[in-house]
Amino acid sequence: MIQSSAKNSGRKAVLNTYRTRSLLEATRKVIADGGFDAVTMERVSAEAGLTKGAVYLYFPNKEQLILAAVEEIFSEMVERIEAQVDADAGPWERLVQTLRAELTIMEEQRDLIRALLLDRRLFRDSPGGHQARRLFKYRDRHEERLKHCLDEGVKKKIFRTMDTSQAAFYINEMAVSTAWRRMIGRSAQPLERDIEQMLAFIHLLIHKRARYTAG
Amino acid sequence: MIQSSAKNSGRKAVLNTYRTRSLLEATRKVIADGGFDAVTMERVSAEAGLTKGAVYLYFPNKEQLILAAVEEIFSEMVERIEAQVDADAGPWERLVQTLRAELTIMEEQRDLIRALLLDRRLFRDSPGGHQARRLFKYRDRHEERLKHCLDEGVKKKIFRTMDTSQAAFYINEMAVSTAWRRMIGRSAQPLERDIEQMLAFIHLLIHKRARYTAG
Amino acid sequence: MIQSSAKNSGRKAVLNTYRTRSLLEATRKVIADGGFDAVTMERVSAEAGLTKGAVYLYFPNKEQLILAAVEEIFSEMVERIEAQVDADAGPWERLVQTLRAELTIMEEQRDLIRALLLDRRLFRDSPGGHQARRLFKYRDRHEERLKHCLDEGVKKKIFRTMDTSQAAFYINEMAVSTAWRRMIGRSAQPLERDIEQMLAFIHLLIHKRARYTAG
Amino acid sequence: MIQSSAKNSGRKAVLNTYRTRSLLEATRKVIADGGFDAVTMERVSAEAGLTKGAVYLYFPNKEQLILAAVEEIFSEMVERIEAQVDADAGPWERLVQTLRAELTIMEEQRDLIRALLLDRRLFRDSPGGHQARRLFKYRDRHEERLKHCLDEGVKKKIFRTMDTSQAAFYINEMAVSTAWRRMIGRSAQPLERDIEQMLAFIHLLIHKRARYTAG
DNA sequence: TATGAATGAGCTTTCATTCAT
DNA sequence: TATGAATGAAAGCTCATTCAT
Repeated sequence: MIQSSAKNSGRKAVLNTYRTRSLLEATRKVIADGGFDAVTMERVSAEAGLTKGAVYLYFPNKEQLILAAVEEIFSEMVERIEAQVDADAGPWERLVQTLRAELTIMEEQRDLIRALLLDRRLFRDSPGGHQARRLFKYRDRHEERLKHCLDEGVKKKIFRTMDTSQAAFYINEMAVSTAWRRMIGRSAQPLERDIEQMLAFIHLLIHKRARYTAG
Repeated sequence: MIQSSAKNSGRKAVLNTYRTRSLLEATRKVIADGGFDAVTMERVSAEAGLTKGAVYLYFPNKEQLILAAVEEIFSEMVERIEAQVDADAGPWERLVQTLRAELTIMEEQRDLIRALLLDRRLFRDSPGGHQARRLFKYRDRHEERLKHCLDEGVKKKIFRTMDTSQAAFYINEMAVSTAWRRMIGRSAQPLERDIEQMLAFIHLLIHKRARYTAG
Repeated sequence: MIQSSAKNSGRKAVLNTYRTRSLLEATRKVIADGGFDAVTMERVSAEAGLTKGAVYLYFPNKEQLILAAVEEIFSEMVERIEAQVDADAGPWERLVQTLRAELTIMEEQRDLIRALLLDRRLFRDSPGGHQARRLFKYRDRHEERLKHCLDEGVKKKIFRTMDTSQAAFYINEMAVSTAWRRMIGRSAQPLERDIEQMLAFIHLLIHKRARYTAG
Repeated sequence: MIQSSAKNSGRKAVLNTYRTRSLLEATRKVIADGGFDAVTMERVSAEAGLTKGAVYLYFPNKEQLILAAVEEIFSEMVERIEAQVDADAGPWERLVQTLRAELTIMEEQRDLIRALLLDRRLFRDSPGGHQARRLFKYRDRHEERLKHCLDEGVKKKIFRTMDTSQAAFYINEMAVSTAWRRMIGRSAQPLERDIEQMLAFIHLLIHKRARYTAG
C-alpha cells in the first residue's frame, strides 16, 4: 500500500518533471528559432503539446519561464565545459581545453546561442537585478575557472605576472567574440581555424616567451 | 512661378531634412531611454513634435526608422573617433587614441550604447542581410583603421608579425567588452582605469618587447 | 480660411465629444443590462459601433471608462433632481419635491439604478480612495440640499430641533431603500404609494406636530 | 458488516459535515478578505485544506458554494441577534436590544459585512429568483421580529398607529444604513454613538410623545 | 472520496499601419 | 504635407469546470 502510494506520488513527480522539462525544451526551441520575442505562451505551449493555460501550472509567468530556460542553458553549458577539462593537465592545456569546449558547445547549439548573443536584455540591470544576478552566476563561475588556470600558470612562472581576474574576463570575451563573429556570418572559416587563431592571440597575451603551436 | 516653385522645393527640402533629423533624434532619445522595445511610433512622433501618421511620410515603417537612427549613431561615432586621432602620430599612439576615443564616446552616450549592446538584434543575418550589412559597414571601417595602425607597426617592426585583420577584430572586441562590462554594472572603476588596463593587455598582445607604460 | 480651420478643429472636437458620449452611453446600457461585470471592452465598443482598440482613444482603461459613466449618471441625477425643485417653496415642500424627484428619476432608469444598487463596489475605500471620493461628491451635494431644507425648517420652527446632518443622511437612505425595495421586487405597489408612505414616515420624523397629509 | 457499514456511513456523514463546514468557513474568510470577486475555487479550497476538485464533491458549483456561505452568515446573524433579546422586556426595549445586537454583530465581522454591503448582487432577481428568495428568508424573519415589537407597542398604545410592516422595513434599513456608513469610512464616531443617534431618530418615528433618552 | 493536471473561453491592453480629410 | 481616428491582430494571464487516476 505504502509502495503504491509512493509510486503514485512518484508518478506525479515524474510527470511534473517531465512537463517542466518539456516546457523548457520547447522554450529553448522557440528561442533558437526566433529569439526571445518569438517566445509566446501560445507557441511554447503548442510546441510542448499543451494549452496556454497549462504552462501556468509549471511557471508563474512568461518571465520566469524564459529565465528558467536560459538559466538551464547556461548551467548545462558550464557543466559540459567543465566535464571536458582534464584536471591533471597543466594550466595552459586546461585553458585550451576549456576554451575549445566552450566554442565547440556553442557551435553545437548555434541557433540558440546566436539568439542569446543577439539579445542580451536579460542581463539588463533590472530593478533589484535579481534576474541578471542569477544569470551572472554562471558566467562568474566560468571566469573563475579560467582565472584558476591563469593563477596556476603565473605561480609556476609559465605565464607572465598579470591581473588574472581581468585577463580571465578578456579571454572569455575573446571566446564569445569568436563565436559571435561566426554566428553573424562574419567568419567563413571552419570553427577549428577560428579556435586556433584565437588561441594564438591568447598565447601571446599570457605566455612568457614560448611561441604558440597548435595543439 | 518657377522661382516660387524652386523656392518651395528648396523650403520643402529643408523642411524634409529637418523633420527627418528630428525624427532620428527622437528615436535615439527613445532608444536610450528604454531600449528598442520602447520605440513606438507614438512615442517617437510625440518626441519629435509630430503625429504618428506623419512618421510614415519620412520613413516607410518602423524598422527603417530604427535602422536609420542606429546607422546615424554608428556613422557619427566612427567620425568622431577618427576626428580625435592625430594622423601624424606613430602606430601605437594612434591605436591608443582610437581606442580611448571609442570608449570615451561610448561613455558619453552611456544609455544609448547600453541599449545597443543589450539588444543586437539588428545584426541578425536577416533574409538578404541588407540590414545587417548596412550596419557592418561602420564596424568594418573602424576595424580597417585599427588594422592600418597594426600594419604600419608591423612594417616598422614595432609590432610583432601577426594576422592584423584578426587582431583588429579582437582589439575592437576588447574595447566593446570593456564598455559592456561597465554598462551592466560589472566594473566599479573609473573609465580611465578600465582603459589603462585594457591597453596594457593589448600592448602585450602586439608589441614586440617594450613593457607598456600608461600614456 | 481661419473659419475653415476653426471649423475643422471644431469638427474634430465634435467628433471626439460624440464618441465619448457614445461610449458613455454604451457603457450605461451595458451596466443596466448586466451589471458591472458585463462591462467588457468588447461589449461596450460593439454597442458604440467601434472596435475594442478604439475605446482606448477615449479612455485610458476600463476602470476610468466605468468611473466616468457612473459619475455622469450621478451628476445627471443630481442636476435633474435640483431642476425639479421650486426654490421659492417652503422647506417641507422642497423636501417632498426633492425626494419625489429622486425616486421618480430612479424609477425612470430602473435597470441602471438597480445595477448600481446591487453592486456598490465602486464605493469601496480603495487605496487612496480617489475613486470613491469622486463619487461621494454627488451624494454629499444631494444630502447638503436636504440638510438645507431641514435647517430652514428648524429655523422657522416648523421642524423639530435635530442633528440635521444625520437626519439628511437617514432621509436620503430612506429614499434609496424605497427604491431598492422596488428594484429587487419586494414592493408590488405603484411608485406613488411607496413615495406617500415614505413621506408619511419622514413627516413623523421631523415635523413638530401637524399630521402628514399627502401632497 | 452492517454495523461496520453503519459506522462507515456515520463516519462518512461526519466527515462530510466537517468538510462542508470547513469549506463554508473558508469561503467566508475569503469573502471577508477580498469580496466576492476574490472567491476562486482555488483560494477557497486551499484555505480549507483541500484541492480544487474536491470542492465539487460538496457543492455543485461556485455559485452554490457562495450562496450557502452567505446563507449561513445570515442565518447565524439572525440567531445571534435573537439570542440577545430579552423576551420579557417591553416592546421598545426589545426593539432597542434587537438593533443594538444587529449593529454590534455587524461591527464584529466588519470585513465580512462590508463585502456583503458593497456587493449585493446575490439579491438580484435572478431567473426564477430562487437564490434571492433563499436569502430574503432571513431578512424577512428579522423584519418580522421588528414588526412584532411594533405591533405590541401599538397595541399597548405606547407607539403611534402605523403601518408596522413598512416601519419595520425602514427601521431595519436605518440600521443597515448606519452600518454601511461606518463601513465605507463615512462615520468617525464610535459605534455606540452611531447607535444612540439612530435610536433617537427611530424613537421620534414611532413613539407617541416621550422624548428619547439613551438606554 | 480526493487529487490535480488540463482545458478553453474570456478578459484587458498594446501597437504598427492605414486612410479619409 | 500632416492629422489622428480607427482597425485588427496579437499577447499575457485567470479561472470554473472536467476527468482520469
